[in-house]
Amino acid sequence: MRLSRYYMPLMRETPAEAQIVSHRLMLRAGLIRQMSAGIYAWLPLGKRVLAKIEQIVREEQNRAGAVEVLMPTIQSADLWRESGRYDAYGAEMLRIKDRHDREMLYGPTNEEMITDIFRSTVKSYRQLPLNLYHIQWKFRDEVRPRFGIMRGREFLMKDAYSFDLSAEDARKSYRKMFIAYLRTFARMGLKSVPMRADTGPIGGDLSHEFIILAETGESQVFCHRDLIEMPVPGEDFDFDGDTESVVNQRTSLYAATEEMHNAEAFAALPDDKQVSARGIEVGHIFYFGTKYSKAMGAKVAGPDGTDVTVEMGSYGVGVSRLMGAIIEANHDENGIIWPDSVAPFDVGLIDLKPGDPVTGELCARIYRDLTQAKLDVLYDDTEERTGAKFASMDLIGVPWQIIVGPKGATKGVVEIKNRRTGERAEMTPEAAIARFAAKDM
RNA sequence: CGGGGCGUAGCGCAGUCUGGUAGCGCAUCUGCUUUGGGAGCAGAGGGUCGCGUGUUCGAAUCACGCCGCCCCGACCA
Repeated sequence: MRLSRYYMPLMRETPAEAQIVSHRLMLRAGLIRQMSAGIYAWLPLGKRVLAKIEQIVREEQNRAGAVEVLMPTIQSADLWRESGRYDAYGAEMLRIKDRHDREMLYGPTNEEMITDIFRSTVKSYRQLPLNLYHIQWKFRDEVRPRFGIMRGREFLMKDAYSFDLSAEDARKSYRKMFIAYLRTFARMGLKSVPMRADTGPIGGDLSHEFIILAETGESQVFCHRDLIEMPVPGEDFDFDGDTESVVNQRTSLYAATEEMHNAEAFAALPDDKQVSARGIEVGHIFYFGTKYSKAMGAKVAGPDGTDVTVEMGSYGVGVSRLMGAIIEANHDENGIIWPDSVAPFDVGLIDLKPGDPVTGELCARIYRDLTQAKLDVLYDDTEERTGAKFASMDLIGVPWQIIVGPKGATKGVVEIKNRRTGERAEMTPEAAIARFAAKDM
């Protein structure tokens, strides 16, 4: 992408409304624009990152055996009356009426809807286990939206719903999602820690929050140090095999949010293993049994021919919130530092002297070759001053920069810079192209 | 929902107390110079001062009402 033809409105000054670093950087780097309290438009750079995060979530859901669907944002109030949550949910639910005066709502979650789909289409235990998920916009009319996208009213969420014949099978489904989440967040360069959580209004007896440690986290968390560096299962992990040992390895160590914190148990850990930190919740999984299936009559025929009310769980990932969490965990005073896997572009190519045939031709060649190698390159061919170009590229956080200046170009070298470490190296254009084209970054 | 604050050019702000031609910096546009870390000079464009009603010869400024946004707390993916 040539920057001169792209749309990337940056801000040099920090908007007054933004308090936390991810919010400030998202506005300054032109990722989002606020349209209303807690409601944002996604600009091209933000849209690219959102799509990358979404795709990682999707791939890991699929890997764990979940099947993607897409449910509507607008739901009928009738469904929610069946579960009893229409009255229970409160003012966070955005209620609307259509032209026929029918009561509708903008979905804050989809347990009722997926249960309705399930009960009308799945009739036999032979079709279980089943885990359906979708990635869709939700709306919760928070009293006080804040922290930018981290706690907006409209947000993109992946929510999965598992259906099983027995409580034992449901726990197996729960463990698959537990492991899928470990992999999902790790692929985004985040260290997540599963913590025993309160089940809240969704109900149930088994629940974990997945927390990212960050200084600006919204809540206080406590955990065993070993959890932070614990390696996650690889791509070849067998989700139909032994999931218990992976989960047990983690759940056996102390980890709790403030609400669930047990100071005594925490104090019993060796001093050097006690981690008390701030955290951001990016995922939450629940096993809640028959809460909805019972209320809504979601039953299948069991092996003996009699109806069995299915056991359910639900599993959420805050897709849009993750972008804020990633920035909270990956930035410096100059701007964002994207992990490779979610970066809006792989490489930023800077022509320091646009209009100069030597740098121009060199940039054109590098751009063409890297693009052919399937890399996303942001090619700064604008007339900005060099200082402004460096500052912009640093701000938007592209992991690697290739800097083509007139002096180097005549000597036949370009400079590559690592955004995270600041390390620079001079090399021939061929070497630079080979290095990135091999994706050996 | 309780408490506090703010709405003036794209962004950051001054002006409001004490009513009298709407300002500053950055950004934008033009020209010249400059060119490896957010340049200099000269010039230009851009504002229903959140909205409404009232007071007044005259309202960004005073009064009343409304709307929007932010912060602290309670609440939450």
